[in-house]
Amino acid sequence: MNTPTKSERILNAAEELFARHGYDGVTIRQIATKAKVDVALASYHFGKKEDLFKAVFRRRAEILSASRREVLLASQAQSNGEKQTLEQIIEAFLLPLKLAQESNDPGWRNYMALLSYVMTSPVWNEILMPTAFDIHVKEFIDALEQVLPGAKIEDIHWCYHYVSGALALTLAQTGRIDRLSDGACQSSDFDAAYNRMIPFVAAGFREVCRGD
Amino acid sequence: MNTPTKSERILNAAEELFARHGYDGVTIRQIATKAKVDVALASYHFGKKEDLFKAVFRRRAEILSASRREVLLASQAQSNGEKQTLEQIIEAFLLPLKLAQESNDPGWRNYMALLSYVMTSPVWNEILMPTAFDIHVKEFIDALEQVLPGAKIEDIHWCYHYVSGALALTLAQTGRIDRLSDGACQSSDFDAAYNRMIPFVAAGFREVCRGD
DNA sequence: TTGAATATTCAACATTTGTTGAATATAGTG
DNA sequence: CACTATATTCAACAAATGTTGAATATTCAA
Repeated sequence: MNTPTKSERILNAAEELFARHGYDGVTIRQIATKAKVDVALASYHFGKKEDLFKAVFRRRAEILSASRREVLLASQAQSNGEKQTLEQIIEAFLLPLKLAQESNDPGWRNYMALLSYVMTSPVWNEILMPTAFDIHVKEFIDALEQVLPGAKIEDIHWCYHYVSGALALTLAQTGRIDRLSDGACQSSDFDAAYNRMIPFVAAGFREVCRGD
Repeated sequence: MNTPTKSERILNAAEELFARHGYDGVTIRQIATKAKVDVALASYHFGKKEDLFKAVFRRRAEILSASRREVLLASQAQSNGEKQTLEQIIEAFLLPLKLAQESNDPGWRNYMALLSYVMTSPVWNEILMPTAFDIHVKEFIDALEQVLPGAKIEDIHWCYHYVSGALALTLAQTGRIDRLSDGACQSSDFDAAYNRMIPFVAAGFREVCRGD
């Protein structure tokens, strides 16, 4: 386990702070302090603050996107010839996130919250999501089309939107479900969140997308 | 139609800006400029910036909360004696938001995005949601318990969490569904979002909460 | 019309902001 | 070794930040 470079420490500190407080809620000095690094070093390595934010977001976005595609393709290959099930597709979409969350790397957990922030921000969504995720999300939607024959394309998109929202709130880890349920559920329990999300979402898709 | 006071203009301007850029992404001077008001006036009327934000959030939260409770009670009264359906409860939960969105008051549309921001922010969720929404959300969850006999309380809470997430992303109006669907769907089309969300969510609840 | 209460303006403040340029240290290469 | 490129520090900058206190205007009741 090699110790991270100063450059990596900056990314990690920025990741953690941006995830919790958003882009404008964090100063470069806070990042530098947490990374135990001189203030000027962030600008030297990453340029403007906006570029640092983009760098933080893209670092793991690429890993995540590749992992998702891999899982989706593996799932398609496994059921050779046979049609995939709706559940398999949704599972392939969620599994990489679950694995990331369960990994011991706390950076991934921070990144999940950052992803949620970008997904729900009107400003950053438009800037970052298209280039980072669109291509592979479209593959996912194509797969859904194939497993839901006759479904209207708008229905599929709206259902995907609901999945996306349920996922985003899960990633945000606001602790709200802990408070509302008096501790019966925990925001940090991704296993619980994912295991139920798959049947929930699959049932929703089938109901909305069946050709009445 | 009486012209808004300066104090109201500040709230309206703050609402619009906070909704789009978040708490830290907005300066008091931006708010004052948009409200066509002196900078010092915001502090005079609302105190600290944080207090202004809370005032903006709470103004419509109370209206919304009251409206939701009213619709839920009316729905319970209508089906007198008979058990409510799951769909009726979900509809009661969503209807006030739909009405707010469809009203001509652009302030309500801004507020929807602000609500989404608070719901997904780890920081603000904890500060504002419990006092503003918890009581009536618990009523909603009680109603769900009654209509889903035998369901585990954790399952209900997780399903509510998914509804909450789907709703939050809808309210955010990021424009992402417009881009992903090449214009087949629109973020601003709350009618489309709402009409599909009810069957989607109801089917999800039934699947997850049935006692296997 | 008084006087008091409230509303609004103006100017200023101490901090904090992101960023830069020059100076210095470190690492890598011939 | 010397030389160069990269990395890091230090100090400083102009601009923007939230907030305040005193001064002025407006409202409103007596």
